[in-house]
This record gives sequence, structure tokens and C-alpha cells, in this order.
Amino acid sequence: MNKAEILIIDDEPQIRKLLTINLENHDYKVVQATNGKEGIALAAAHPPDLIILDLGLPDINGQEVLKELRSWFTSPIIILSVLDGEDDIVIALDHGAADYLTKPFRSGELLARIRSAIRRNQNSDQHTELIFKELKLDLVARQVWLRNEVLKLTSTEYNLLLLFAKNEGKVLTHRFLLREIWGASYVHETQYLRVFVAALRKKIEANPNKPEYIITESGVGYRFL
Amino acid sequence: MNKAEILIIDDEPQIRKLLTINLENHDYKVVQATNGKEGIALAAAHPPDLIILDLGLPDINGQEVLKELRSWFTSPIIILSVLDGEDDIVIALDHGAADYLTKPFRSGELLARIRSAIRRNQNSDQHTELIFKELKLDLVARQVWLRNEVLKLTSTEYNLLLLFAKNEGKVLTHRFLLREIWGASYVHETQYLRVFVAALRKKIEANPNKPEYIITESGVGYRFL
DNA sequence: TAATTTTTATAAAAATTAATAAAAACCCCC
DNA sequence: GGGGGTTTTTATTAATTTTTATAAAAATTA
Repeated sequence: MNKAEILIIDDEPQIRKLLTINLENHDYKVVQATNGKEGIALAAAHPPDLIILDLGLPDINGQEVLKELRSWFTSPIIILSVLDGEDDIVIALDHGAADYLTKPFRSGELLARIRSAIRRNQNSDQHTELIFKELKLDLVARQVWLRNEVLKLTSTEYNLLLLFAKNEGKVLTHRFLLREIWGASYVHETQYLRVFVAALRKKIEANPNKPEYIITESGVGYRFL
Repeated sequence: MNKAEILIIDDEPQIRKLLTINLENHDYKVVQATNGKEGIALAAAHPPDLIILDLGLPDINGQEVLKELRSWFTSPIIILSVLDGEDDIVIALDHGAADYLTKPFRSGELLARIRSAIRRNQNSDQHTELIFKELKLDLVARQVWLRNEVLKLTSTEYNLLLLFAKNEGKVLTHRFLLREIWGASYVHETQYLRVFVAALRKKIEANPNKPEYIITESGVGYRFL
């Protein structure tokens, strides 16, 4: 097995150094970023197996970095923070953080929590892809594959498909879809949806008039399978 | 969706009470055990969606209970303990605990960690089917097969058939069916039902005027199979 | 049992909602 | 400022749901 790769996003050099030495001693490969922007870029360029994220970053609020990462990065993110407020912890966990440790932390415990997070993630190995039958969404590259071909989707088409894919099985109302993709003032432009759903179906469905992915819920909205 | 079920294994009555009230307020179903043996037995009898395990139990060492549970129980186990020693934490996590909190703990944080653990655990969607004689409902694909052909059902037709199939054998009143499919304000639109039952029968029954699947219960409702 | 009332089945219409093509407007990016 | 691609608008057709009408079946009553 290859070394698991861990990305550290933290602006304090001494913390980065401590973590790096510790992790490398335990046979992890370490990549470092000193601010949020760099961290997101590095994660996108080459998704690591786990991210350690400090909430107190110089450029972007750590919770925002977490949200941004969580929109496509599916491996665990462990939060390190000096903040011990319950709200900070709850918000981070609800935004999809795998764990939350307050500084100062104990190395052994952090390592155990890293092992735990990586172990648990192995079962639900989603990586940065969502797969549905013949369809594969690469969240990092924003590319969609159907069988062996890359589909050419416009930005709106991709956003809509991603929204469907993230809510597999649920009925999504016209209102919800329009608000999410176009914004609150477009909630009555149902026709936009019809046009883009038709465009998507043309590209992803074997037979667009018997759709298998995007199902119409007449009078309500759509459902993705 | 059904309530998630949580098993609390803790010998302190006041902790159990506090947890139970808190969890039930957040719409979890709670089951309690006061020692390790009882906890293992309850988990085996009816596996919950998550276990909260206190390490300081009167009969068996909590770490042993964890090991025993982990040999077959696959949903998350969160450890609660007065012990704050790094070794205890590392051992528990390496034995497969999803998380470790020390008492006294903060309720909001515990709830967030429970949500996080449950969220990460739910990944495996099975392809469930319901089969009735010649009829097969594929719940994931929302497709209905009669012998070897896919039936073309409208969304409402499918929803109605699914509702029947999920309540095989029971008499379903008009009121109930209308409320489930159309909503509470439609409970008197009995005629809708008649139209859609007729449409379904036309598609699934060999002989629609001698129905074998959807049986009329005059004055009351219908019964499936 | 016959007559009456209630309930059910079905077809078909009207109304609503959805799908699709194609034209017009918009937006970048060079 | 032109051109390729994308989004928005418009128009038309198709599908689904709701409403109406009517005949048949079942239940009730005397």
C-alpha cells in the first residue's frame, strides 16, 4: 500500500513543523499550505487522503475554507483550532468536518483520530467522484463521464446535474432547484428548468423520453436516481 | 424517514436520563442498558444506528465491550468517559470507536458528533425490490416490471402502486391513500383514486374487471394482493 | 325480492403541466 | 467589434392530472 497523504493547512510554522515530523515518522506523506487559498489549490491539484485544517487562517475564515472544500472534497477533514467554543465545534462538524481538536493537542491522540478518520473513510470510498450507474461526476475536474466518454456540459448544465447528484433520490421542487442554481429571484422561471433538464437528458439518457436518471414529478419537481 | 435509534450503555442513571431527554428532543429513538452485558445483548437483539458507550461499567471493562461489539457491529460507537488519559483515547479509537468524549461533555457538541458519525456511516444503498407474483417493483430505479416488460407508469401511478405494495394485505382507506399521495387537503377527492386505480388495473391486471392485485373494499378503500 | 340509494368503474373532456425545438439575446474572450 | 458558445425567450406539441358524465355493481331498506 502507498503512503497516505495528508495536507496541513496552518499558518503557524512551528505547528506545521511539529505535525510534519510527527506524521512523517508515522509513515504519512505530508504536504503543507500556509493559508486557505493555497490549501484549496493544493487539495484540488492533487487530492490528499486527509486534510488537517486550522480554523485561524490569515486570508480566509477557516469555516469558509471547510465549506469550500466540502463542496467537492470527500475525504476526511480534521479541524485543529485554538477556539474551544461549542458553536465553533458544532458548525464545523455540521459542515462535514470529520473531527475537531483544540490546541494544544496531544500528538498520540491526533494520530489515533487520523487513523480512525482514514479507516472509516475507506468503506465509504467516494473519493472525489460520484458514481450513478453509467454516469461518473468528477467533482474536482468538474467533468462528467458517461461510460467511457467525457460529456460536454455547459456550466449551468453541470451545476444542475451536480445538485441533482448530491440529492440522489430526493424530490427537488422547482422552487428549490431554481433558487439554488439561479437565485432567489428566479423561483418562478420554471421554464428555465425544463429547458436545462431537456438538455441534460439529451446528453445523459439513453432514451430521453424514458428517462432513468432525471425523473419528472409532475406538478412538483424532479428526482435524480 | 424513520427515527435513528441510539443505544446508551452507561451505569449512571443521571447521565442516562440527561442523554435520553436530549436525544429524544432531537428526534432519536433511545434504548438504554445499565451494564456491558445488557448492552451487548440489546445491540445484538436489535442493532441500533449508533451506540454511546461509557468506559466505566460495573461488570465488564468498557474497552472489552467495545472490542466485542466491534467484532460484528458496524455502525458507529461513540465513547463517553471520565478518563482523559491519552492511552485510553488512542486504544478506544484504534479499536474502532468513531469518537471519544470526556465527561463532563457539552450536549450540543455530542449531538453534532452523533450527527457527524451517522452521516459518515450512511453510504450503502442497496437495490431493494418488492415482488408480488408477476409484478416487480424496483425501488431505486422507480421502475415496475410485469413479467419481462417494464411498465410505463406516470409518477402518480407509481407512487400509488408503491404505497399499496408497501402495505401488502392491509386495507387502506380512501382517506389514508389520498392523504399520502395528494396531501391532507385532498382527503375527500375519492374520485381521483378511482381514476388512478382504474389506470393501474388497466396496466397490471390480466383482467381489470376481475382484479387480482388491487382489491376493492367497498365503502372503505382498497387492499393490495 | 324489488326498489332505492350508495358506491364504484370507466371513458372522455378540460385544464394544467411538461418537453422540445428554435429563435433571440447575452456574454465573454480574443 | 466580431464570433462562438451559452442562456433566455417564445412557440408548439405532448403528457399528465383533474373534472365531468354515465353505466354498472354493491349495499341498504322495506
